[in-house]
Amino acid sequence: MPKSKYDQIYKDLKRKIELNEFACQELLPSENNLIQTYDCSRNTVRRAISRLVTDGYVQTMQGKGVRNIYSPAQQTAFTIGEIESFRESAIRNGQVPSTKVLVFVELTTDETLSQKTGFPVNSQIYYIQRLHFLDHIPLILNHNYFRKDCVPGLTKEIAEDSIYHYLEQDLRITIVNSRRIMTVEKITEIDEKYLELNSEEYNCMAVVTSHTYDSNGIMFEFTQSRHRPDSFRFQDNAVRRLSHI
Amino acid sequence: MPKSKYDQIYKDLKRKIELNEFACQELLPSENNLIQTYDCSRNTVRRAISRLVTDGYVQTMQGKGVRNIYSPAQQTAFTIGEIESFRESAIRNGQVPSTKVLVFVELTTDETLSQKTGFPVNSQIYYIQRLHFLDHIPLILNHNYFRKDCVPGLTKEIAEDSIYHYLEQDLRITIVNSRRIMTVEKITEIDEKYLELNSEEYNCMAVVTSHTYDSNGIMFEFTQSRHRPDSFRFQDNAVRRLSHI
DNA sequence: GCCGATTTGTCCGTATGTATC
DNA sequence: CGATACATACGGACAAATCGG
Repeated sequence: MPKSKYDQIYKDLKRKIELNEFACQELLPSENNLIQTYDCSRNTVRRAISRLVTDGYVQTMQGKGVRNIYSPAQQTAFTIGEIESFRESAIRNGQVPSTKVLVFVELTTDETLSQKTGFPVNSQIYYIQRLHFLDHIPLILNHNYFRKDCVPGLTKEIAEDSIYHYLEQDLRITIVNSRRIMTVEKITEIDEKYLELNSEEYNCMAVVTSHTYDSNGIMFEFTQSRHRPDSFRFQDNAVRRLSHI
Repeated sequence: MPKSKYDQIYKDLKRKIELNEFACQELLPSENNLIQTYDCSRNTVRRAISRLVTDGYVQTMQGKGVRNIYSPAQQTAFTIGEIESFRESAIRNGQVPSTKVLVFVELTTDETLSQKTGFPVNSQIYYIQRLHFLDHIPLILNHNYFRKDCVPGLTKEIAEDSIYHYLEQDLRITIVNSRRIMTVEKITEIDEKYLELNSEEYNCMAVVTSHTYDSNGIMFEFTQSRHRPDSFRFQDNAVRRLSHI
């Protein structure tokens, strides 16, 4: 799918960095050098590099070069700033994903549910409760709400596999962006039961609430992901912008 | 400080979006239009727009235009992907920040502390414990570790004001990026005491662990921020990349 | 301290492809 | 089909920072 030149260069450099082909704290080849290597224009290598910067893989220094600041720990955990399905994230980390569907119903939003999810009142919704396992350990309890008109034909079988795969491959929906909010909330009896938690030990958990939009600008998904507190790990690379100063 | 053209355009468009000068779900002026408005090249407006995309302010659609998908809720909370000091974040959200220094000591890293922080063994370190208040309510308990050779002359007074302001304005250090990991951990007696928590109600909390680097690629800061669970709120805008497909 | 070579940062103009209407 | 709009890519120019002689 990714056929653009800068994306290929980005992936190639990323791979080389992960494979330690450039020593840590050392400089990558200069832009002029990369232009020759990849036979492309300066803009193109710069696009690739700027993505590595936001990924926290390298740091650029005017007049000096591009320093490799990658540390292997970055590969694990959930990534921020990027939408990844549970299955994709598991595979990336070399773990075995599995999913159990607890609830699969269709419903119509009333005032309360509309408030909670952000969908209009009287929307037709698929409500799905799923338990996600990593290496056979239950880690995440997901409450998914999908707009039925955007995501027709959803079934329990699809939900057990990968909903995102169905959306993108079968329905040809383009997922664009997702607003996520991370909070800490008290555990419920449902959490306790399915995630095998003990409220004596942990009485709260990490919750990721997300509103996801397609290429028509329509919010087609609202999801609340409830994570086992002892395995929740979200990772971020933040950059300092001059704007603050 | 920000004198670059694309940054000015970015800020101007951002401001206009926040002020609702473009209706939500409506299109922004086209690139050709913006080129005339700002009297600049196409690349320059595209740079500004691409930043608005990663901020979750707009969504681009090939062949159609750029849609405003901003919602006011985005302004609050902590932002992800960007380094902001506690003081800056508070001011942005229109709240009153204050800070109390609980501990200010110098120490040398032993094997254990080196493991924990990632600093080399036998490094000279400032260790600072600070309590951050928002509108006079204690919300965050911070454990800061600064490399003394990178951050000379730090005092308790500075720590009570803003360390980042001192680093950037007085020491002229360029803060570049910060690797952060969010987890949920059990509360300690210290948390309970200073954040006025009740372990019956909440026995765990959100913890943000960060490694921050300067323009020399040196990790000069290790910080653990322990947040009151009921006020912790981290926000993110994630985009879907084609790479997954 | 100066100068020139190198390297990244910003900006411009242009051409072509692709999607939408 | 043509017009419009965004996406990718190329090439060139100059500025700013760094480094070695």
